[in-house]
Amino acid sequence: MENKPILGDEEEKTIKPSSSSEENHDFIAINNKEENQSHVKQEDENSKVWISKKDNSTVIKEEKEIESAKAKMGEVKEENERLKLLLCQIVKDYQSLHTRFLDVLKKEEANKSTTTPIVGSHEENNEEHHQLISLSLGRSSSNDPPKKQEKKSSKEEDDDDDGKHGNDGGGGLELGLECKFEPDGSIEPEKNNNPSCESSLGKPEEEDEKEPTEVWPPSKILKSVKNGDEEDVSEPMQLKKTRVSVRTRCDTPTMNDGCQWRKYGQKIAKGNPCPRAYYRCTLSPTCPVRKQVQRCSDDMSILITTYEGNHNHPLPLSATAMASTTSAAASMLHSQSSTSQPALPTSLSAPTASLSTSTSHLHALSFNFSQNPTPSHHYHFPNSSISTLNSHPTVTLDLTAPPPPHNNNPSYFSRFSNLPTYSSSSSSSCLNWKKTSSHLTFGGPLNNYPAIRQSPPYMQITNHQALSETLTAAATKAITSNPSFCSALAAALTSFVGNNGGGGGTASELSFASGSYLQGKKPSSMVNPHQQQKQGSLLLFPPSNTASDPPAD
DNA sequence: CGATTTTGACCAGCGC
DNA sequence: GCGCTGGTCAAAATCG
Repeated sequence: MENKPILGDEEEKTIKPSSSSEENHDFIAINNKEENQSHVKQEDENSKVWISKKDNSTVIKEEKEIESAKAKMGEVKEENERLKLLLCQIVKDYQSLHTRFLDVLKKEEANKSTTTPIVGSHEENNEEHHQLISLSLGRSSSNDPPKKQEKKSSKEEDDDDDGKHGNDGGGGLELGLECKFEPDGSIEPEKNNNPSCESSLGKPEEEDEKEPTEVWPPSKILKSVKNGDEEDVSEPMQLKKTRVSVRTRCDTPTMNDGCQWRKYGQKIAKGNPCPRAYYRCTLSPTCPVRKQVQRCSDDMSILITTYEGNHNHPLPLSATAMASTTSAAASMLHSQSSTSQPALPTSLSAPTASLSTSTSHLHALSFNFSQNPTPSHHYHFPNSSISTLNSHPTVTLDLTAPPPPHNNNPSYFSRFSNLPTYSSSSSSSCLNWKKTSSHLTFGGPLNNYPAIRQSPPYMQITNHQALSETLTAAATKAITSNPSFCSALAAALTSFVGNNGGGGGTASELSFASGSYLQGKKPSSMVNPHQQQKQGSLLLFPPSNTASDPPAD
């Protein structure tokens, strides 16, 4: 803007020919301009020679800027294309899921006609029947308005889950995912294994699949209705909101996740001297998302941030990563279908530990990542725990797990010798997905995921805290950058979780988040720069020229 | 002066 | 029914 007055008329004349007739040959254009300038010099040497010299430098500068802008545009275009492809993939995935879902429903109806539809009767049934039960619960949710029925249903549901876990755990869970790793690192879901995709796209004729990750208690449902919020009003049966908890080492009061939060309460929770702070998203007045922040009583340096709900508004780019993570995780817990796919190129095998029905403790968790054509990778996480005590389905992303202390499982992290080394702490190289309330912990070094390895920025962070949050973002990326990875996680999680169906839906969001992640952006409306720096979180997102971007519309 | 935080009160769920 | 606990509200205080 301010260049023009400086450049003057002479400048504009020299730029025009290059940009119009030599669009794709900038350097040639520059040379031509130089020639033109020399002609001008010959005509009026005395008066214009200094201008020409100045022109040359500024014009070259301009050309370089244009060139870089073009390069950026090209990158954006590529990204756009990539996202389009992902979207297509998601749509495909959804369609196959939908087809399968309908098949399952048909089977369910057939079963209902022959057997008693008692939920508890699933015990002697096979894996497929588990699915049927859960789907049944999910479907019936929209038709059970009375509160008490809801409550009872949810209890039955929990019992179901327990029962299922008991069964599954006793026999050792194993599941497969129909994901196929493409040569470029992307995963192509062969079939319907992406519940989040299913839910994200929504199913027009089925109300209860619209916003499955939102599980509001009746009071909140009423409130949502009152507010005109189109949040999940149609799932009254799911009383407890799915929570996604992130444990990270952080010295600052809160973890900066890119969103704008307003504190609305603080409580001393039982069993923890540290107060629990309650935040709500203020990016939209109707946004249902809540966040709880609390220090771990055992280790004050650990900050536990728990998210509930999905944003119902566009997010700043820097916030999409975490939002997508939480959304994806939530959708995992709500996705019940498509977990019994056999014999897949990519599979998660889990957990080998025994599960008891009441307490459901996982003493160890194993995952197999098999990726054709490479041999399968096995990961073992000895500290995993499963608990059904908490009625809130919760996924915990644990970034505080200690380094493998001479542990008995050499496979633990041993697969990542080819990965960047964290100088500050190897502990952060572990990601544990933990579904604490009812089910499972998923652990895995995020770097196993090819896409992560391709994204260097956050690998360079050495500050411990930043690293921890970097890993949060990395985990986010692992999930968001590839919907199939999300599918894999989803399938793994939902194989344990007897949660009723629906899925939470943000596969498309995930796709976009992956792009935004790489772009990196800090919301201007959020925390002030100082505070942001103090908090250090997600600063790993390289600040780009989008600093002045609006907080997403 | 508007936005945010603090903090006591209130409400609902749950167990006894 | 009662008490405990988690979660939310809303007025007052504080901040920028």
